[in-house]
Amino acid sequence: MATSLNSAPENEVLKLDNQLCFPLYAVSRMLTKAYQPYLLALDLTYPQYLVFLLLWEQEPLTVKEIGEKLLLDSGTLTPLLKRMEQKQWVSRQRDPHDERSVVIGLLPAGRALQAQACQIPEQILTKLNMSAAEFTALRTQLNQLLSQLT
Amino acid sequence: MATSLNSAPENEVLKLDNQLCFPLYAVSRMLTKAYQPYLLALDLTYPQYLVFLLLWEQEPLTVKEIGEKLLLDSGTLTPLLKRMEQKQWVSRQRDPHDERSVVIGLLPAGRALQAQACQIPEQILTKLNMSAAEFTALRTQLNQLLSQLT
DNA sequence: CAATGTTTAATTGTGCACAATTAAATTTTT
DNA sequence: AAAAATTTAATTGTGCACAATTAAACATTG
Repeated sequence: MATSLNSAPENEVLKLDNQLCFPLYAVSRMLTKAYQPYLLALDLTYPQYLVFLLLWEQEPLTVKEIGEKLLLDSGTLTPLLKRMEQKQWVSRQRDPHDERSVVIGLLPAGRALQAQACQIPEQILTKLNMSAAEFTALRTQLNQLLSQLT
Repeated sequence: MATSLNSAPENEVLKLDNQLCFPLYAVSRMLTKAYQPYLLALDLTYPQYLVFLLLWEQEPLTVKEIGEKLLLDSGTLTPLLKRMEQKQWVSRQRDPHDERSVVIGLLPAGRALQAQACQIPEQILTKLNMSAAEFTALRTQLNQLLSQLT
């Protein structure tokens, strides 16, 4: 079969290069991959790292609170947090005052990871090859877009 | 246990709000969700939609070519393309001139989806609430970042 | 030409994402 | 207080992502 090229102007809008969604999707995945070597050294996955960023800042947090901050639901978080519990990084227990809630706290091993993780952001920043101003501007734009989409 | 707040300046770099990776990750997922109602109407997933964007522009393509353009490997593409084949959207056959390659072509049902899909980009654009200039600028920035990360 | 190395998909196994459902605890309404 | 509605996690099932391995086809080298 001969190669067919379909470049009719009415289809311009469907070209991959004209989409915003694809670079977003691809950059997100490639950036996660850029974290991989550092996270692997800590035996962490990227979503687990995000949960730690929250807990290192404030703990304990309920599954609901983590879900609201990371925009993830219990279908994702419950098994993820169980794996983090198995590694003795976090505790999971029902809130005695509201048995519906599960409270996630840091265990010593999870708290100890922070010291090793705090080198990661600067090493990623190097890989990005962006100025601090560009970094902040892009982050602001994306946060605006995020609030538009949520 | 009392809530612990850890805001020591040496940990600022680990705060979720200071990361670029999180808004990228979250916007990517929320944007995919914004596509959901339109894709659901065509019985498509988002990665399948991306494959179609490529094939509508040019076909046939090998699995390798699709993987290079979307930055996906055969572990993702093989089962995805098999599902698309099952729905009679695409054909999958070994290249007779190089039996290592699998050539993906459009079938009539897959070609027909283009007409229904071409309304999607403008509807997404509305949801984004961005000017054309902002849209293009952000896309350019992300494409730059993508080439930096690949 | 035979041996070696490379390329290409497929396979296997793990961990997200997420829609949909379920079940228990709590809150609100009557 | 009893009934109804809401909230919260957990569960189930599907479909990516991706690392690592395998196997076949092809290319290169001696």
